Amino acid sequence: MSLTDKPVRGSKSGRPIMALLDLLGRRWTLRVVWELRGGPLSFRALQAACEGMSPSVLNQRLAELREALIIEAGADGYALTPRGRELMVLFEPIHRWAESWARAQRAG
Amino acid sequence: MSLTDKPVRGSKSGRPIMALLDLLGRRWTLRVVWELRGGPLSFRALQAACEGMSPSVLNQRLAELREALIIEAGADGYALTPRGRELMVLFEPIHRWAESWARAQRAG
DNA sequence: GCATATTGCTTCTAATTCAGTAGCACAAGC
DNA sequence: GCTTGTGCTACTGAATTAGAAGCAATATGC
Repeated sequence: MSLTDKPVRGSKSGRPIMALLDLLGRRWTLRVVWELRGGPLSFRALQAACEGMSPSVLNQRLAELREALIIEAGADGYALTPRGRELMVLFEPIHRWAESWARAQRAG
Repeated sequence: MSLTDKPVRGSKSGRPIMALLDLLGRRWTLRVVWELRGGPLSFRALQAACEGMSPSVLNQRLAELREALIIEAGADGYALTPRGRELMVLFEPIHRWAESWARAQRAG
């Protein structure tokens, strides 16, 4: 499987953001990338970090994210690429947003 | 259905970011919120904007996002809440990231 | 050398989720 | 009353995910 064989859903528009929203809008994808923000993790460590997600789906997500050049496989397991780290930096404000969002929900 | 009846996947940890990553990691969710960034849209307009996504799933996503206080239903259709708009502002850098990401993929 | 453990991953079936079509109930316009 | 548009539900089949089991390859201990 490659991105040319099986284009990311929504990428027909040619708008990169659509391809990205689609890629990240698959179950566990955001979570997997998030768990790698602290450093490389082995397949099984990653699976455990994601609260025991099934290995078949994990393997699928890893393949998709590697093709997207967001993560890569190295000697010490899977790690974010420089580009992937850039993306995770952009998620930090969202992390903070989520904190106040949770407070509002408890209040609401 | 409510967030207390059926907690967001991954929210067991009590970490808001997990609940958020899980909520947004459902098919079409990110896309729906993204399409609302320009202003309110009716149910059918939203469906069309999402390239004809099925009404059953759209309705489900709208319910989830309303419970999450990210969108709300008004006189002129569905719209982002102030909080939802805040979130979309945080996605703008990600939008820009996606542009250079797409260029890298075409080059790669 | 040989058993043991660990790792990355595959395979399979069942359950859940999503896609796609059809159409209902309601409201406004005419 | 009839048409048009809207939000939404109901249903069936297709795709995706969950969950368990286990295999091949590499490391580790003895």
